[in-house]
Amino acid sequence: MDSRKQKILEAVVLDYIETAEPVGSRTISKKYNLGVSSATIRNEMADLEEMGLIEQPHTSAGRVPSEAGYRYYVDYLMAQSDIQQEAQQMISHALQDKQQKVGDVLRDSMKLLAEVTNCTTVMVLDENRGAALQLLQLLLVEPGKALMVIVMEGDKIENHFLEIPKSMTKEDLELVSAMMNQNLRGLKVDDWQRSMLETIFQDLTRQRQVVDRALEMLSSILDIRNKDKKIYLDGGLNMLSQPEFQDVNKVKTLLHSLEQQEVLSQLMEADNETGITVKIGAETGLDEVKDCSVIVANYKVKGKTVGKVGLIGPTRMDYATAVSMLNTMAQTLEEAYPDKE
Amino acid sequence: MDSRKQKILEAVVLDYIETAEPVGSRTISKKYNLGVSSATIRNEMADLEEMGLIEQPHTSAGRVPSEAGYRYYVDYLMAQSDIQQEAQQMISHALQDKQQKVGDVLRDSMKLLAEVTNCTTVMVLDENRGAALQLLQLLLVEPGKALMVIVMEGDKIENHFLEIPKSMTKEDLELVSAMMNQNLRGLKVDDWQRSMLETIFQDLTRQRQVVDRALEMLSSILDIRNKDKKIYLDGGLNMLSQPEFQDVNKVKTLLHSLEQQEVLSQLMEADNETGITVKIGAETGLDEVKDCSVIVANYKVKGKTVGKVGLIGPTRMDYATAVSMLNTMAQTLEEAYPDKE
DNA sequence: GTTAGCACTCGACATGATAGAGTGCTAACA
DNA sequence: TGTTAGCACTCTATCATGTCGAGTGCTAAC
Repeated sequence: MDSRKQKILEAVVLDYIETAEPVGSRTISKKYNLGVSSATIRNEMADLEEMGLIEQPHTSAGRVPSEAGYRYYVDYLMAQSDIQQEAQQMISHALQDKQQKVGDVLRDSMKLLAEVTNCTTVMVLDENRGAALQLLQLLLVEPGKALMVIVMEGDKIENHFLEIPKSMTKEDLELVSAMMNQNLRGLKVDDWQRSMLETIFQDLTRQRQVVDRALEMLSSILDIRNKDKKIYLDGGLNMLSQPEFQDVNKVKTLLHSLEQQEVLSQLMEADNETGITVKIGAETGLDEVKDCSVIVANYKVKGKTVGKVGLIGPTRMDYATAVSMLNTMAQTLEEAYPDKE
Repeated sequence: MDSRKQKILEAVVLDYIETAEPVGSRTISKKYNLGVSSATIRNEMADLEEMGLIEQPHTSAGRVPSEAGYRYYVDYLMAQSDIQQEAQQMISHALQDKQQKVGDVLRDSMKLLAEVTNCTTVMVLDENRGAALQLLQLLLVEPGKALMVIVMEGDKIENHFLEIPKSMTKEDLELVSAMMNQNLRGLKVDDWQRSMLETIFQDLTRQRQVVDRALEMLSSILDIRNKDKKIYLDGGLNMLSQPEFQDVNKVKTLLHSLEQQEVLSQLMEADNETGITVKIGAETGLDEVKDCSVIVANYKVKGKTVGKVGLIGPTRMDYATAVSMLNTMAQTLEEAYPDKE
């Protein structure tokens, strides 16, 4: 793969990203001054096609990058543009207003990202299974009914109602709460184990029933945690502006897919080690979104991945800008919120 | 307006709802046996057109109901079909599984409704401003940080973090909580008044600061409540199957509008007295959804409206079925959950 | 190795012809 | 007087046809 072929491939990709029209040899020779005539470019393009990097929608149309072509572009040609700076500025400006809630900032960032890239943004917050318990408290709401309040590190709150024996008093609950707090505070959810929990509380005979209920509740929280990642989506409609989504049926299928958590989860699967993962078309492994690409950035805190930010767009998306933006966004967030989820 | 004209108008509406194609005189005379020839029907249709109840997309096309036509149909002709029974069965069957959370049932019902009618369903839960406070508790999370847990009648829970002086102990918070509970429990949010609150707590000097924060928080809750209705949406993509929404731009505008709370709020505005409100096309007062109609049902508990369930579809929607379904749904919900929100 | 030139292919678009659905009007009928 | 059959007319949808232009591949010359 000589340097001229690379330049031509890059030209095809860039022009197609810009115009969404198949790009011909003449266009390239005129617009991107490679110093050779269109005929030469034609020859090279024939080679590129043979290599599977570009393809023709039909004879006598221009060329369009194949998925392999995008792949090559992303891996070897794409310049981490100076958009980076601009993005940096924009994002940190947007995040300036720090007095808002953490959740709101994340949402706003996603919205911003979606607007700028004209793609759909996804955020997956892995439940902090590694987070420690900060506070566990049982409150008497009315006779026979208690509320269990759980506060996790990172200010995550969960509430669950509990049925309890009517005879239980506020003081009983207080006792159980104190006991649980004493034993569980600072422990990570991952480290909870039913058997362990049970031994801890075996001498609380009078409050036996409450303890049982509470433990049941806690176990089910453990179960839910594993499945129930929090997924936020923004800009779901953005892609409708793209010329490749002018067909309503296509749109319907796509949007429908994006409403399904499993689909999003799979899309957002990414190697936790690398910073940014780009999946092009079929690489997503999902037929429903075969005309789309996904860019996923891990969002780390203290070196540990706690969530992911993703960008979903047409295969013909502006990878350079998207990657830049996403990178910047993840970094900025990490710097701004080193100790929050 | 003689009975034959009515029958013809009804035929036009029904046929157009079914086929989405302009309906001609011949079709009517063949399909709906009114005992007269197509020529007669033509004459009648000319009259109906003059009256503004039907219109022609262009010369030599069939007729299509105008908005006024739909209105007339809904007001005078529409039969509350026997779908009612079927719906009843279906809905109560779906709601059988009562052990789920209240919120889930509502969601499921909406999903069902959306599927069956192929429309978008909306649910607005007016915040229970009339609900009474059940429990208010301050919990010490860590030094300098407290969590305020509020439980309202109807099992609504709210959590808010509060910054407090580091010197505050668990016992201080317990004292404030007890005080607040004692004074506020059973009171309706509407009845809280800052001035009143302040006099109650004026002798808690040591905890002054916490009380202040808490009161601030409570006030802001009051403010939020007024604006922040909870709105749920389901089947947002359903309308894409309708032939009138084959144009992507139209779809984009529409879906975008439906993402905006204000739009939904306005759409769902309805006379609280009457059970069901039907707004056809321009009657919604919103240009963004001018090709849509909205049917809103009030959802009452103990005779008081606590929420609304709505159905958004194309003007050419099946009003009879929709109204039946919605009616049944609201009734079933009321019966099933007389004392929950 | 590069380029100019040329024949060829194919889609986009405009044009025109045709069929069919539906109307309005008129005259005849009960 | 209301109803109906018949007919001319209108308009759209559809298909075949022709033309244009963009783009290609190939060949021969540089």
